Formats: sequence, structure tokens, C-alpha cells
Amino acid sequence: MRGFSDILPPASRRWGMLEERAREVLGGFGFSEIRVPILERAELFSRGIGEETDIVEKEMYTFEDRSGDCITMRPEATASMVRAYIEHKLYAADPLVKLYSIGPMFRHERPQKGRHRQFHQVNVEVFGVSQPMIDAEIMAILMHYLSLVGAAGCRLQVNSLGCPNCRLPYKEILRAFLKNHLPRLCEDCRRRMERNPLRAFDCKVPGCREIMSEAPLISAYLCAPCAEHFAAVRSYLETLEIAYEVNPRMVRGLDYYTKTAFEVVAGELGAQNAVAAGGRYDQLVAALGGPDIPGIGFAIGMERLLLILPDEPLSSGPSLFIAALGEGPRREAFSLSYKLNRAGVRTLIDYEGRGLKAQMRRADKFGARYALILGEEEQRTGQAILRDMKEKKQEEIPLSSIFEEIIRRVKGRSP
RNA sequence: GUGAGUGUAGCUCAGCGGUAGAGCACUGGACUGUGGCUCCAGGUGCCGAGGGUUCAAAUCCCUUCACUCACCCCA
Repeated sequence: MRGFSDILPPASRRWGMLEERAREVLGGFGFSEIRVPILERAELFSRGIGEETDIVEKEMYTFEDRSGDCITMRPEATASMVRAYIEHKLYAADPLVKLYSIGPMFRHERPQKGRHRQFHQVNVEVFGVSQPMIDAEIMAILMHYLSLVGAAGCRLQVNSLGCPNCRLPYKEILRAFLKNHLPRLCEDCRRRMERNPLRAFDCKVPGCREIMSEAPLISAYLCAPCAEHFAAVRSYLETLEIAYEVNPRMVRGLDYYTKTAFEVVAGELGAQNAVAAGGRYDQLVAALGGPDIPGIGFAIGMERLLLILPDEPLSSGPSLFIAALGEGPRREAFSLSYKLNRAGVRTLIDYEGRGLKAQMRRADKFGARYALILGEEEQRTGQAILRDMKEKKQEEIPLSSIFEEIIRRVKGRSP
């Protein structure tokens, strides 16, 4: 199906590693994993993300289930996590809750580089803290994770989108500005002017860019609390020595963001250059029927992260290949390899009864560090040959204690 | 939703009206029981699918599907 893909080995191994690292890092910072369903009632997203957004208007997989309920395959995870936070009254013991979740999202878009219909995110949310310290902290955690997994060339951009008190008046000012330049705006920006004038900032049409370079910026219109909050976030970032740039033209796609918004961009990603993005959503919990509790979070796009990771081969060859000749030895190899694998020595055998040369070739092809040769001759003499494929040296080891000898020599030695 | 490009062997691709090819990979042999190098041999294809034009279509035309990139939008 278009936009849906299989994740095959060896790539699946990288996925596993990225998820494992995320769990380690987030666990270390006191986050707990939450697993939420992939299906939710459709209205959760229209209320959370915003009725007028493209995601809700034309990108959601929404259908009626057999009982006639209107169901959506989640296009993002924050709404679900907020729903769970409210539904289970996770704020009851203490409003401060740190959660993360890993899984697939679904949007019916035309696929391109870094964009799929099923894509995967690591989502991180902190509920119950309105202080700017947490804003800086989660950005720091994000940057730490990205550098830990080896993502190079990432730039953190931050902005403040204000709160309803300052954003609404600013939107009108921006709208008025756009109206003044209406004749020179592209068709898309004219539409944006009505719906969401902020979006005009990321228009790619040169004429519009020129106009927007002179457009009023929200930073000049932030209310005192928002301006103060933003200044504090920046100063805390500096305390943690996190490199960032203020991007006053950065806009978020989802309606629920307030105050802090941030994005990690990387070149070489093509048109979709955001690897991770997030921001504060102080009204969302209340808007979805919960108490008045602030929140902040981000999502990392795993497909995009994979795109900017260096693709080291990550060889995962076995430690040992047993080359066996003849019925008796083959049975012996079969049993021995099972026991060795069980004991943590990655062992491979040949199932097809090939000749010795062919088996050695396979041992080499799979990148085995050692080869054990087990044939009729070895059965007679009671000595098997253990060959170090890398050093090209081999020695005889007694069949009577073969398991222990191999464990002793091979275990822990990587190919 | 819009636009452009590409679909031929497991992979990368050539062929662009006249019997489907190369390199790599794979399997075997040269080397009766010791891998990488070399040489030789072997198998492989609904030429993305459906329809049309033609004596003849992988090749030309139409439709459709998939992939890629860009717009829109977003992680």
C-alpha cells in the first residue's frame, strides 16, 4: 500500500537500537513509558489538533466501525496521551507526570522523502509544569538523545508563539499586513491569510518570502508573561550549554501550541527538514476536558532520524560456524549449535549437507569469527579443528570437552 | 489533492518495433576435507498490471497501480 512500508533486516536492527536508546535516555531522566491505542474517537483529534488544520480536514484515516462509532487512526500522539492523562486522573497524586510513547502515526498524505502515510515517532510529554526550566530541560534531553544516536548536523530552533492574549491580536496585525500586500501574494498565501496567517512565513514562493521578510514578528507583540517566559527559556538553555537559534518565523502546524515552540532541523533531509519538533500546550488538557494543567512535549520522527544517521553496516556475524561432514557429525553439530546458542554463543550450521569447501565459504560469507570442523576423521581421532577465520590459525580441541572448550575460547569474542 | 520522473533477473541497470541482456549476487567446479583472489559452468524473468495500434510491442498509444522527488502540509 502506498506510503506504508515493511522494515526489513538489517534496517530493523537500527530501529530497535534507536528505540532502546530512547528508553534508556528517557528512563534516566525520570520518564515512564505509556502505551496508548492507535485508534481513538475522531473528535479527540478535531478538538485537540484543531478543526481547521489540514491534518484534521483532509489527512486523517477516519471511518465508522461496526457499531457506527467514528474512529480515527491517530495522526499524532499528544492528544491520546493527554486523553489518557485525564481519563486515568494521572494528575491526582501529583500533577507532574513525565511520559513517553513510541509507535506509529497515520496521515493520508502523498508520500515523499521523509514523509510516509504510516510513520513512527518517539513522543515525550511533561504535564504539570508551567515554569520555563522544563522547556529548556526537554530540549536538552532531545539534543542529548540526538547526539547520542549519532545524528549529525542538527540545529535547534526556538520561538515563542505567545498565548491567546497576545497571539490573537498579533494575528490580526499580520492579517492586516498581508491584506496590504494582497496583489503580490501567491494563491496559497491568500488562503493562509484567512485561515492561519502565520503559515505565510513558511511559503516558498520568492515573492512571498520577500514580503514576509518585512512582516511584523510575533516577538514584538508578546505579552509580558510570554516575553518573560521566552527569555527565561533561552537563559536556561544557555545554562545547560545547549546551542540554539531563535527563529522568529517558525510556526507550528497544530493549533494547541502556546508560548515555546521548537524544531530540530537538519539539511540533507530534503523538503521535510524537521527531525523533531514540539512545544508547550498550556490549554490543551483543559480543552480536552481535564483540569487546568499545562503541558509541553515533542515528537521525534524516526524515519527522518534514520535518514540523517550515518549508515554504518553494523555487522552482526555469528561467532562460530560449524562445518560438519557426514551423518554422525552433522547430527553432533546440530545439537552442539543449539546448546551453544542457548549459552550465548551465536552459532550457525549448514543445513544442506554441503561439502567442506562450500561450508567454509559460507562461514566466511556470514562473517563468522571461528569455524569448527567436525568430520569423520575428527570422530576417529577424537579431536575437532577450531579455526580462527581472522587470524587464519587453527588448533585441535578434544571432542570429549568440546562444549566447554568452545565456550572458553569463543564466548565474548566478536567477529 | 496538484505536478514531474521512473517501473526489465535477488540488486544496479542496458536494450526503445524483429528470438530478453550485462555486471554484481547466488549455486557448483577447477582445488577427493579448509574461506576471501582468479578462472569456468549453471539457474533465474507474466520486461509493474490491463487494454489498444501493428504481420510483429519490453519498445508506440491509452488506462491503472507502485516507487521517487517537489508543491500543499508536517515528525
